[in-house]
Amino acid sequence: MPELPEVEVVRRGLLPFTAGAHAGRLDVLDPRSLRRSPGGEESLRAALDGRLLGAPMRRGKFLWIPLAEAGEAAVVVHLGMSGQVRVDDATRPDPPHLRLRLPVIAADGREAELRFVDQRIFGGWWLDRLVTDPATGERIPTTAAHIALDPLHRQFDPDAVHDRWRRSRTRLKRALLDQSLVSGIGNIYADEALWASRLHPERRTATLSRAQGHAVLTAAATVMERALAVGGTSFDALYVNVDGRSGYFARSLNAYGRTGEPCPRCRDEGRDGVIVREAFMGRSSHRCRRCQPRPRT
DNA sequence: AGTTCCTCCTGGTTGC
DNA sequence: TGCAACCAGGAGGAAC
Repeated sequence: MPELPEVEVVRRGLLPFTAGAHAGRLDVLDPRSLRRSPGGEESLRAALDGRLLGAPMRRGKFLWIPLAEAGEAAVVVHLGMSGQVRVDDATRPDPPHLRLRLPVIAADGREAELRFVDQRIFGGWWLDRLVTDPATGERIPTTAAHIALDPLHRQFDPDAVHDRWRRSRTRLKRALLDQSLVSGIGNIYADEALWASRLHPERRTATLSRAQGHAVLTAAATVMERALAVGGTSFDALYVNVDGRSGYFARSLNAYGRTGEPCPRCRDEGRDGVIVREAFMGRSSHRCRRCQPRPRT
C-alpha cells in the first residue's frame, strides 16, 4: 500500500521523465481514474497535450506534476490503495489494470509512456490549481492544501503536532492516520511507529508526554526513511516503482502483518511477547501484547 | 466544531 | 466444487 516512502520512490523515478519533458495526448482507458478531475477527460487532455512539464513534487502521499508554462496549474497523481506509475517503452504490451497512458518526450529526448496502473481505482489523476501555502511559502495544489507537513519535510515541527494532540480527544493511531495533523503515514507505518515507541494504538493523544509525542513521530520518520532507502514496502505486485520493481522493506517490518509471530524486541530481550492483530476503526492494527499494553481507561 | 462512519473499488481468500 | 461473503485500505464527505 503506497504511503510516503512508496510515493517518494515514484516521485524520484518520474523526475527524469517529467522535468523539462513534453507531454503528448493523454489516453484514458478507464474514466473512473479521472473521477476527481474537474471537467473530466477533455479538460485534462487539453491541459496536458504538448505542455512542458516540471519536476514532480510531493507532500505526504500527494504527488503532483506542475505544468511549467502555466505556473498556476498541476496534475495531481494520487496512488490510493493500489496505484502505480510505470515508465515504459510504448512498444511494450499494456499491463493489467492499465487506466491512463501519457506519452512524454523527456528533456534528453528519450520517448516513453507514463502508465497509470490501478487495480482498485482508489487512486487517480486530476487537474488542479496551485496556491501558495502560507506556512511554508511553497506552491501546492488546492486539493492538498489541507494536508499537514510530513515527518520528512524540512520544516516539520513535532512540537506543533504534539500541541494539537494535547488539545484533541482522539486516539493515537487515528491521529497518526489523520493527514491534516501529520501526513504521509498509512496503516503500515503507523503500526511500525507505534511498535517502535511502545505505545498502544488506542492511547488518548491528550495523555501523551512531550517525550512520547516526539518518540512516536521520530519513529515514524525513521522507519519511513529506512523504507525509502530500500525502495519502499511491497507485499505483492500491488506496489512497485516506475520500473515495475518491488521494494524490500516488507522483510524489515516488526509488527505489521506479523500476527502470531514473536515480538522481535521481546525475543531479543528474553521475553515472550507476541504480535496480535485487532480491528480498530475498520482497519487492522498490529501490536505486541506485551510491550504495547492497553492503556488504563 | 470535532469526531466517527460510510463509500468508493477489485481480486484473492475463506466459509458453507 | 461452486458460489457468496469477506477482507485489504486512502481519503472525502455525510452523519452524529
